[in-house]
Amino acid sequence: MEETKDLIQQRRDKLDEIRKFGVEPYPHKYEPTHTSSAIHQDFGEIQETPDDTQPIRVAGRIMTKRDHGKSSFAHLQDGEGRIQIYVRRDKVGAEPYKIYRRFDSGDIIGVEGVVFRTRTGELTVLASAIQLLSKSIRPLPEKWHGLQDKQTRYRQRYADLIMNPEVKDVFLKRTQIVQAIRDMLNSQGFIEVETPVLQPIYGGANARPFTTYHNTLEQPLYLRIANELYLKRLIVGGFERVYEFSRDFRNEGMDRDHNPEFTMLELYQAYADYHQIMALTETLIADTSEIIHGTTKIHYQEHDIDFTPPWRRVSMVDAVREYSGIDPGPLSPDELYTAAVNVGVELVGDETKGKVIAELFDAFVEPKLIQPTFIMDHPIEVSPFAKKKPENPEFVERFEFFISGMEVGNAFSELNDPVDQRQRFLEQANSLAAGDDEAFMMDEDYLRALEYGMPPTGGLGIGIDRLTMLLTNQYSIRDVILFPQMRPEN
RNA sequence: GAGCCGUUAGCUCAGCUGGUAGAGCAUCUGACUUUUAAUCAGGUGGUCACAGGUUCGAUCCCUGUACGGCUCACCA
Repeated sequence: MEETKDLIQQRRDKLDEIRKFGVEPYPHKYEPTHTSSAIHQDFGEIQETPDDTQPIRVAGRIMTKRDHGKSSFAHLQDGEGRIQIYVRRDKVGAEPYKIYRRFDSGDIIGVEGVVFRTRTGELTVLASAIQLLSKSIRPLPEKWHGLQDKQTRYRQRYADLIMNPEVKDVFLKRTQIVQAIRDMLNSQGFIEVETPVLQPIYGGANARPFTTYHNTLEQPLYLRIANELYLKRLIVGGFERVYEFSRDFRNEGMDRDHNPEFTMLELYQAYADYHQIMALTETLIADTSEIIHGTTKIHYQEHDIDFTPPWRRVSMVDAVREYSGIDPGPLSPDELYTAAVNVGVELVGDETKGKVIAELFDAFVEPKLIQPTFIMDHPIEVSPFAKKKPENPEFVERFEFFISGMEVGNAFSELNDPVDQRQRFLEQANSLAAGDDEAFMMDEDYLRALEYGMPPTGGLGIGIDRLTMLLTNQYSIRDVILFPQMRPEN
C-alpha cells in the first residue's frame, strides 16, 4: 500500500526511537492478572479512591488515546471488551512516560496498576507500570465509524474484528451454535466422526466438485460435496448414531447464501424414519435458539420467525397446488409440462413429471416459506438416496425445511435396498452420460456396503452457515464465514 | 454468465451544469495532570481504481478492464 507509507514510516520511526530507550517492542510474554471484563466484575463497587491493596495487570490493544500534557487516558481492548487506563507522568516516571508518548492506537500494551473510578464514573486502571507488547505500524481505521468498506472487511477480517465488535459477536455466536448442537447430539448418544474430505468418488448431493490430483497414487481426487455416503457406511458398520460437522465444497456460483466451501451438519440415526428426523430437527433448532437467545422466537431481517415446534408439514405436491394453483396430481406429464410453461416456468423439454413438480416448487413455493416449514415427499427423480413411499413409488420419504425463503436442511428415510440403490445409480449414470454434470457417479463400494445390510436409517443435513445467518440476523453468508471466498486483489 | 450501482487522503464521506479537489477523524508541531468523538492553535497528507477516447480543458461525459455490492440466472 503505497498510500499508507507515510503513516507507516512515522510509526517505524517511533519504533526506532523506542528501541533507543532500550525497550524491546516485541517481547515474548506478559502475564495479565485480569481481563477487561474481570476488572469490571471484580471492581464494580469501587469508588474514586484507588484500591492500593489489589494491584492488577491487564493487556490489550490501545483503541483511543487522549494525551493531556503530563497525563493521558486511553482505552484498551482485549478479547472480552474494553477498559480505560490513566497514565500519569508522576506515577510511571519521566522516561517511561516519554516512551508511552510514542505509543499509538493499535499498539498492544500491558498495564500494571490499581483500579479506581474517575469523576465521571468510569472504572479505570491507574498505571504504575506500562510495557509495550507489540508495536503496531499500520494505522487502525477511524475510531468513530469503524471499518465500513465490505471489500476490506472481508479481505482483512482481522481489521474488521478489531474495529467492529458486533462482527466478533456474530462469530462468537456461530461457535456457540455449533457447540450447542454438538452437546445436544452427544447427550442423545450420537458419535462425532471424521470422514474423508478427499474422495475418489464424489457423491451424496447434486453439485459439481472441485477436482485435485494425488501425485503418488496418480489419480484424481475430489473435494467432498457431501459426506453422506461415508456416514452411511458407518451405520452399516454398526455406529448407530453418527454425525459430522463437514466442510463441503461445491464448484458452483456464489451469492448471498452460497459460498464455495460451507459447513454442513450431517447426522444419521439407525432405526429411525424421516418422521422421527423431523421431530429431531425442529427440537434441535428450537433448542439451539433457546440456548443462544433464550427464546424460540427471533427476528430475521423483516420477518418474525417462530421456531416453536411443531412446524408446519406439507407435501411438495400440496405446496405446489397451494402456491401455484396447479394441481399436479391428476395431470399427465404432458399436461403438467404445458401448465408449468404457461405460468412462466422455464423448461428445456425433457423433464419428467417429478422434475416439473420440483421446478414449480422452486418458482412458486420456496420464496414464500417464511416460517419454518417441512416440505415432504419429493419426486423420486430428484431424490436418488431416499426410500420410496410405500403407497406411491413415484415419491420418496424425504423432507427439506425452509425458513425465511431459504433451504436450511434436507433429510430422508435412507434408501437401504441395494438393488433399488443400484438402479438409482444407473439412472444417474444415464443423466451423466446425457450431459448432466451434476449427476452422481456410480459408487460400487457404497453398494457393497449396502449389500452387507444397512438398518432402516433416518438421515439429516443442516446448513450451518444458513442457520447461523438466521440466528444472528445476517443477510449474507459472507457475514457468517470468517474468510469468505474472494477474487485475488490484484 | 446478465443487468444496475459503486471505487475520491490511512479511515468515514462531500464534491452542482466539465475549469487541475474538500470536511471530520487519524497523523505531525505546540499548550494542557480526571479525559472519554477530550479541548485549543498551527501544519502534513491525493496517479480522484486502471487504460483509452471526446474536449482548449475530464474526479465529472463516453468506451474498455479490474475489484466490490445488489438483483437475476446457475445452484440446495
